[in-house]
This record gives sequence, structure tokens and C-alpha cells, in this order.
Amino acid sequence: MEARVAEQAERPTSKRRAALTRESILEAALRLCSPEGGGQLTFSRLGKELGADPTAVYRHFRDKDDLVLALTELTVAEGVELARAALPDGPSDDWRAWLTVTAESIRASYLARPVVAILAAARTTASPAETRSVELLISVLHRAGLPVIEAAECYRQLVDLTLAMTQYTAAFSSLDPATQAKDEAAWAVKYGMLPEAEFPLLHRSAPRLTELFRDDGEVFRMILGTFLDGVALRIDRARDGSAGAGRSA
Amino acid sequence: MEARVAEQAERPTSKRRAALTRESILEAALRLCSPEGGGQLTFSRLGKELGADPTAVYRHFRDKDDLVLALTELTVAEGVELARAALPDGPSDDWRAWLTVTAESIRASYLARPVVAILAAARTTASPAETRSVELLISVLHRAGLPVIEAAECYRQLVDLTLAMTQYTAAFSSLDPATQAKDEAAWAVKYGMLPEAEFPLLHRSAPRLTELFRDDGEVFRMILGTFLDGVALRIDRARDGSAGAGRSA
DNA sequence: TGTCGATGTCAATGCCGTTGACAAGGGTGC
DNA sequence: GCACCCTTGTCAACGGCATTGACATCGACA
Repeated sequence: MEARVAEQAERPTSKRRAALTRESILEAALRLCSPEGGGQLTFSRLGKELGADPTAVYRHFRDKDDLVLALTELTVAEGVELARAALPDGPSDDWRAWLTVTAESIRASYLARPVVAILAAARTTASPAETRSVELLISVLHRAGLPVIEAAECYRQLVDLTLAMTQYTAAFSSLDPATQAKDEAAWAVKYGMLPEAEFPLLHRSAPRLTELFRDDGEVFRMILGTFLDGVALRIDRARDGSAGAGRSA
Repeated sequence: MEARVAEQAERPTSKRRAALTRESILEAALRLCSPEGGGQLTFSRLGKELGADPTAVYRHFRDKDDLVLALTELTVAEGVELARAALPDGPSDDWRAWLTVTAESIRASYLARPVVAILAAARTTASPAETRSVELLISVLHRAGLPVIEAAECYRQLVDLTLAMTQYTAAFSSLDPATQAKDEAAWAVKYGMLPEAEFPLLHRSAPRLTELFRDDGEVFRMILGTFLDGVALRIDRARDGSAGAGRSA
């Protein structure tokens, strides 16, 4: 079935305009999900983008969730690819760089389609491309000195942390500008006009806090840095603990 | 205006059944937002819960966003209160316990109303009750040895991390059971049936990973732990750096 | 008593996801 | 070549959603 659809895509059948295919629909949907896409993914908008009836999409995807899941798979695939391109092929000893690049890649590919980030939210897809990447990541942590189980836990923490933060950022960036401004105003009022006598510390750090409000990326990088410091500590502990007994399995 | 509404609330006017007030609406809304509430907050459901016409709510809240913001303020207020009850009144030296309790309290009060967590998502409210709590938190970090600005950055990291993770969990828990099952099945297929030859590490850690899939709370606690280890490192560094110059301001 | 503002009701609007009935068209078997 | 069917696209409709405007009600106050 998949093959037949692809065949149709290659030969435009020379009849109607560009027959709808899974791929062409996903492309159009990704266009709508981009930051410039307008902030909403609906069937009517999708139909307009494709020059076809909105309900035609239902011939290729069971429902919206099905479509969103496919978009999510494309997105994580791109994230994995992004990370692979920036990392050596085999496992490396620089676990910190490895984890940083992985996290930033996931984040970048999601933020290129904020709408997907929001809709995918808590969904998990089982994309095969991702699996090898996970195995590699765990192996890097394991070679760094962490027992296997702990390395796996660490991977899970990193991924959840990254996905949650990314979704958090995407949700805010996809608010209409008026609402965003309202929120920013709330921050400014809250932290900019505090009486120094009652809130000396907040008063002094207000400039930095408002600065951080505008820069989600900076906050994420800081969190990631602190988190990785914690991982470093764990690695040290694991090495010290297993020092007398040699390399643990 | 606020006073008049409250007055009406106290004297039920003895005419119609329980006049609608801001408070009664918020109460009903919170009931709908609880985990048992049905997973959706809509005007029609709210109207039914109140025994009134759905659109009557518009006399008390400009629109849904206004309502959600009010619910959010209640929620963070409860979170702050929860934390305050579990912590000493004045600043303490146990910064780690302080941060842990704060994070867990925020998380707990949001997860008691997952719908609010989802809808509030990236919104920021300027609730005055929260401000004192923030000042205290920064002071705890400062007393632990962090410069003021760094302490503020640390507060920001903790809050964003906690809110993002909480929202992430709430989003998943508010999926309809069928979808949740589908996701869990995806995980099981992905990590349970991996060929040991190709994915030795994933194969060994699969049981732990599936266990973690079911327990968001555990993942959050682990992330928080690792993060706080990173904070500890920063505190140590700050202390070492300022050791020769005495207590920094 | 009459007026006004605040509150509740009702009907209607427009967008959303989704469904079912129907039409067109090409591939397959005769 | 013909009939058939399966896939694909179209159209109209449904129920749910947030929101709005016109109307009714009722208490307060002059």
C-alpha cells in the first residue's frame, strides 16, 4: 500500500493537480506548524494549503492524532539526525558534549515546529531511528563510569527534562502576541516595582530575571548545565565506589 | 465591586438558588479541573455544575483565559501555602530541603488540578503571595553561599524546571485512557522486544525504563535530585572562590 | 414609583474535528 | 471492451466549543 502511494506521487498521473499523498500532506502540515505557519494546525487550513477538500486528509490519516504522531516522528527523526551530524560516529568519551548536543538537537528540531511540540506534548512514539541513538547515549554514559541501569535512568532524565522544557517554551511562543505581552507586563510589574526594603534580593536581581524572561534558550542552557554538573557528580561517585573492585560490568 | 459581590455571597438573597459569585464559580471550576473532574473545563460543563446557564459565567469573567488565570493564581497560592506549612518561618540553612519542598509543593498543587496545569501552561501570573516566597528562596540560596544574581538564576531554573515537568506530567495524565494505553504499548514494543545483540545496554535496562514510564513522580524526583547536586557544586565553587575575600555581599 | 445597572437566559455565530453518503477514476478479471 | 470494485476526493451535516448580542429580571436607589 505504501509502495503504491509512493508510485502515484512520483508520476503525477498527469490528470488532476498533484495527487494527495502521505508525504505531501505531511509537508504541508509541517509548513503550517512552523513558527511562520500561523500557530494552528487545523484541517481547514491544511486543506487550503493543499488546494483540496479538508476532509480528504482523512483518506490518509485516521484522525488528527494519527497525523500529529506522524509529524512527531518526523521531528524526532530530524532531531536524531541533527545530533548524529554533530557527533562522532562511534561512542566518544566526552559524555558532556554528547548529552548537550543531543538535548539541543531535540530542542531545536521541535522549536522549528512549535505546534508539533505542543500537540505531541506527552505522546511517545516508537521510532526505530531513535532507538540506536538511545543505545549510543547510554553507552557513552556507561563508558564514562555509570552502571548500566543508572546510565539508562540518566538518559531518561535528560530526555524528559528536554522535552518538558521544549514544550514549555513552545507553548509560550505560540501564544498570541497580545497575551504574551500581558504576561510580560505581569512580570515587569511583579519584579520591577518591588520595594527594596521588603524585597532586597529580588530588587537587586530584577534586571537579570526580566532578562531571563525574554530568553527561554538561556534558561534552558542554564538548567542543562546545572543538571549535567549533577550527572558529573554521579559519575565521580560511581567511579570512586567501583575503584577498589575494578571496572564493574 | 468586589465587596458587593462578597456581600451577596454571604446573604444568599433568599430568592433564587445560590447566586453566582466569583468564588462559587472558581470552586465549581476547580472541581471540574480535579483528576476526577472529567478532564475538561468547558463553559457548558461549568454551567451544568453550577446549575446555571453556561454563559452566565461571562458576567464574572471576561473570557476563558481570565477564568484560567484566576484558577492558576489559586493554585500557586495553595502551592506556596503548602510549602510554607512544611518549612520553618525564617530562612534556614538547609537549602536543599528548602528547594525540594518548594518544587514538590508546586508540583503537588498543580497535579491536584491537571487541567489547570495544562491550560496555565506557559502563563505567568503576578500573585503577591508568591513574591515573598521567592524572596525567601533566593535568600536561602544566598545564605548558602551563592551570589545574589546566581541565586536568582537558580530560583528561576528550579521554577521553570518544576513547572515544565509538572505540565508535562499533567498533559499525559489527562489523555484519555485509550491513548495512554497506546503510548504505553509503543514503549513496550520499543524497549521490550529489542534484540540483545544490537542493543545490549537498552536490553538490560528495559525493565527499569518501562518501570519509569509508569512513574512520572519518580522521574521528577530523580531529575530534581540530579539538578540539586549541580546546585551543590555551584555553591561549593562560589564558597571556594570567595574564601579569600571573606563573605561576599 | 420609576429608572438604572447588574445579573441571568436564550438564540445565534463561527470554528473545530469527525462522519456518512455520494461521485469519479483507474486497475483487475472476464 | 466491459463490469466491477477499491481507492481517492467532494459535499453536507453533526455535535462541541468559545463567544456575542438581544432580551428578561430584579434589587437598589432617587
